[in-house]
Amino acid sequence: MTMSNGGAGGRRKPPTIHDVAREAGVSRGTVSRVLNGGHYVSPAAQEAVNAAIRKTGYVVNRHARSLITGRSDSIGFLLTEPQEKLFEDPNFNVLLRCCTQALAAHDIPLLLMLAGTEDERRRITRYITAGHVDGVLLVSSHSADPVAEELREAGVPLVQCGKPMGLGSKVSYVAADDRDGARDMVRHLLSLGRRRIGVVTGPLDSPGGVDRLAGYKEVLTEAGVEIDERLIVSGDYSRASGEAGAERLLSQAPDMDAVFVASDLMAQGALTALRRAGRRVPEDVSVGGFDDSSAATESTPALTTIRQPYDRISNEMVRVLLAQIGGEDPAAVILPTELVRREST
Amino acid sequence: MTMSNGGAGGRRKPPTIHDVAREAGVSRGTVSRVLNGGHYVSPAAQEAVNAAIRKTGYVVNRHARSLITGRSDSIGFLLTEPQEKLFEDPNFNVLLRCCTQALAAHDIPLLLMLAGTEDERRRITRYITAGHVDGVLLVSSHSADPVAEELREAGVPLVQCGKPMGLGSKVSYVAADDRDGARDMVRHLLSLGRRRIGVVTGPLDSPGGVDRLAGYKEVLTEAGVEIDERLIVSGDYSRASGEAGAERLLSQAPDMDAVFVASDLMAQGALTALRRAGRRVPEDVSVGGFDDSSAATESTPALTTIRQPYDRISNEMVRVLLAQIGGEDPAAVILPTELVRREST
DNA sequence: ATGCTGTCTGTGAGCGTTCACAGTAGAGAA
DNA sequence: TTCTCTACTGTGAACGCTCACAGACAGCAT
Repeated sequence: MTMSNGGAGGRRKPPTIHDVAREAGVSRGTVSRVLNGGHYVSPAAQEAVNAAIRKTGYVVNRHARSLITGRSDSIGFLLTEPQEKLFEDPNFNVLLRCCTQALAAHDIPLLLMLAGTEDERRRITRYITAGHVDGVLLVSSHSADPVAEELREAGVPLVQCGKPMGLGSKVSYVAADDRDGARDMVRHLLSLGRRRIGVVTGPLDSPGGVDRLAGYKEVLTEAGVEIDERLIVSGDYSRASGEAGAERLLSQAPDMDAVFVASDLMAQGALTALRRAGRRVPEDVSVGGFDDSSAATESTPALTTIRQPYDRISNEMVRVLLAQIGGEDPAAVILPTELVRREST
Repeated sequence: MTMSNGGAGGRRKPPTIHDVAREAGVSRGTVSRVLNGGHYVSPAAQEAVNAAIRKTGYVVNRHARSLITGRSDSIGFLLTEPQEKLFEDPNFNVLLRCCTQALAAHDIPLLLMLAGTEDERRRITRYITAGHVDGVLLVSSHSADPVAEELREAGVPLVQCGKPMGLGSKVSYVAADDRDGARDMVRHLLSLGRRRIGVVTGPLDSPGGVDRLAGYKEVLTEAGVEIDERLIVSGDYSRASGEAGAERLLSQAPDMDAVFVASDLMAQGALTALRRAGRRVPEDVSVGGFDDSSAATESTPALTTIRQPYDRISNEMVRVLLAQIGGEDPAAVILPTELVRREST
């Protein structure tokens, strides 16, 4: 009994608010009011309009709406990483999925934007500042991203994933508690009786990398374990850098009995290096990761790691962004992490 | 009330076509003509308009344009897989990245749509048929997807990734040559002297799964090797099903000396099962994968596999979709694969 | 002169919505 | 009665663009 939306082939012209109004016996204005919250509309009209919408199969024309409201009712998901990252890092994928779903709950479409090259970056910045999206979810492990600054100056609502460098107060961000997560992991390694604990850090020009290292040092100091610079090397979150990092640690400090690797992907690389060096995990060396990405369960042995709550992070990012679009001030949200014990420790 | 334009920064009202026209000393119509290809515009006007555009920083308002053209100049990337797939399968990520870039080259934004649940599916179908995107790139390993059929009936331009089941002539698709790829791999295994070659197939309700199995059988028959049903088990492209499949093969045919696994992800699982069973790869059992996804290089040993040219696939999908939006008939494109030799054979 | 091309340009209309405003009806107060 | 207040409804603008159309002007033939 519902509308049979035309036969095969050819797209029929969709019904407008006018058709709905005629069908319901009311004016355009009333239909519009029903569509936008239904305040100051009589129950009878409300009912008639809803029935007419169902009958005609009406769906609002977002372009017409946007033209007058100035909003686009869509938001951009911007990745400023070089593109290989997207391939390699499972975290991005989870984040993307969760953000898409969080936005879908608000009926807001997500536009995927990849700014790998300088050209793309310009094109996208231009697109965004032209007002084609209402706000931007920004993912970039390079902190102090020039794009962030540029968008902020243009007055574009923006939420960053992960703590940004420098003038943090003016830009919104959502991040996991890196320092606390690192503390948990190192405490866990200590509790296993390990004392020669190495670390492969993240990039030290990013707050995330710095904080995880800080947590590591803090706990060791508290426990009265001497901090040995030969046990500290830095990576860039990539698998390859984890492998190289572990190799370096093994040569600098052959007596290492545990290693905290600041991302699961790097930890996978570290496992490879350790295996090649003939160290058994976890018997000879305990390995702790960070993220709880799919890499953690895929590797053998499965990684003990620090879980970043990506679902909550995504939801918060969307919540903060929408609030900011609604006129609220930028906000920072830090979410707790959780130790997940598996086979590698 | 909330007219105060978002707290701090403040977004300036962007210039319109009118401003450009005034600046250039021409009419709106002329500016519009320059914007849309520049036919029937004098070189002098052309120049003046372009200068005015640069000077004012004008960017076209897509909503206003869409309102009148009826096009949205955006396309949807629709994933109808259950969501875990997105996590696990690196192919999706590559495809998504490549499609985004291919569209960016045409200055067309990509809307990411995830239809995991029935509710989401309905919401998205409604959104699409309302004309909010001009066309859809569909990824679904379940062939005969009801969404595809629904969109096709609504007259929405659609290109599927991978060969669809059944009424294939009316829907566009782009796929790698599954059968030929499988043939190459099995020939390769035969050339290594293997004769007891097992296979873990993809889902056999999908053409991709069927074709890869067909290629396997074809080459064995040609080579005069008897086809043994105990050497054939089926999976669903997931890592877990690869592991289970390899286990089943080992118990049904312990003399197996090679296995063709219809996806790299499953091959990873198979490697795990083989290692657990004490078989050395490639010494005891050669393992061949399919896809050349990141899983192939990440596993140890690195997988010999059949490369699917995802960059070309993406480009073709976009090309065919845009052609279809432009009024051309649906088209099917099959692209050649390539054998990539690594450590597992 | 007149007509006919072809190239180029300006103008009004209108796409489908929302928004501001004006208007109506009924209830209650003076 | 009359006035005010509240709840609701209808109407004419816009929003920024493209499209169809008409007009202008040059070149070249009649």
